[in-house]
Amino acid sequence: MRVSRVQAEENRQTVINVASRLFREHGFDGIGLKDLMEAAGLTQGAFYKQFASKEDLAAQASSRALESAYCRWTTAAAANPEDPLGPVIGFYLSAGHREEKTDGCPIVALGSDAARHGVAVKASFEAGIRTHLEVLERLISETRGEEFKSKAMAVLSLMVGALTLSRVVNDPDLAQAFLDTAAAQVRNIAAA
Amino acid sequence: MRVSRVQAEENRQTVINVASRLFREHGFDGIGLKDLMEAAGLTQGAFYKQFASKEDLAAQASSRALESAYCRWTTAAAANPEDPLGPVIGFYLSAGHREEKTDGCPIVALGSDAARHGVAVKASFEAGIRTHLEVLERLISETRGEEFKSKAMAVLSLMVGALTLSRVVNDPDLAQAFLDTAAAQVRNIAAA
DNA sequence: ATTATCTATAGATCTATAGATAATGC
DNA sequence: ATTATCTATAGATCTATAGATAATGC
Repeated sequence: MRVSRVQAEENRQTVINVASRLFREHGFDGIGLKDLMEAAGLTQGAFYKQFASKEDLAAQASSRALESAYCRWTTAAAANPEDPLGPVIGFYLSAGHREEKTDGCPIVALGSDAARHGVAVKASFEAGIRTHLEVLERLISETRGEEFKSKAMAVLSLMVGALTLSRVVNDPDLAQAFLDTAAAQVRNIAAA
Repeated sequence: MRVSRVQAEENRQTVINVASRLFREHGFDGIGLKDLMEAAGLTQGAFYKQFASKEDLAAQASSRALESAYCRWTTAAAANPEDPLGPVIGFYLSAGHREEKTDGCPIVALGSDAARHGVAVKASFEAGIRTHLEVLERLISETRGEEFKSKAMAVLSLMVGALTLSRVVNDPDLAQAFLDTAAAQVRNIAAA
């Protein structure tokens, strides 16, 4: 039954990866440890040798989700050196991303939940949000002075809010309009 | 044990009001029917004579929360006829609102949760979001043409996103910066 | 007679722990 | 000898239902 330390660490990483997706899909309270562990190919009993509590996993899974989101942003930005902001807007404010409940932006998928959780979860979100802001600051950095920092914050707020709103309405036209107007405004803010 | 029809309807309204606050505080999955009913001064057994399911209450409580939020927006806007947008920005993007976990904006408090729920909950959100947009369209309607509709959507996205982001970080300075930059950008968008 | 609310409970699920098992690591 | 994972379970909680109670409404 026992596995090697290397294998054990690998299992732990699998649990974090699985949780980073299933928490986004169902919410922190919407999925239990039994289902999380089984999705990682283990049984519930193994959980507490790997994590201190469900809250502990929530914090680690949040970090993982935000790292993965950051990676996606930088990859998108690199796709077009002429206009790096373009592909970021392109994927983030898309109908496809709106439907991505499992792998989409964790701030949108778990923002309301994270606001109710403790410092550890919020620390994961804060760190991930800071890296997102750094990416945006680079993409907007044509603006001189300190102003690009506030622009990055406004752009991130706008994108997160628009995707959230597009997900909580039934009307697909209204959902699309939120994404489209946000895309246009992001360009306005970046170019101002 | 039985109460009059008038009293029964009053009790039902109390449950909806209580749920609209406690769902925002704890999330749809974060509070049970027993606690909800007890907070309304009843016992759990009375629930299913009033509602078809917890999901049914979630939809009705969402409507109630969004109506109450709409009311707050219009009241704020009426406070300053010279600059109706001012007081709306003032309360929505404030540190006080950031800390209001029970009575604050339901889109921010329950947006992530609502995105995972069914058409009934989303219909409640959609209706409430449309009324919010109508308020904003009036406040921005100095702009002629159809453009004020997209501006209203961008402004709502920006405000919702900024409040969400300000709630999921630990650093109070970063939280405040999200609110402040959003306020400035809202004015830019409205004045453009 | 009807019915709003109550008490009680079914059956499922939740987080967390205890002790057994079997393989690793020294 | 240590320990990663397993099976099993404690104790609490969840949604939903059943049947009793007592007041309303006809």
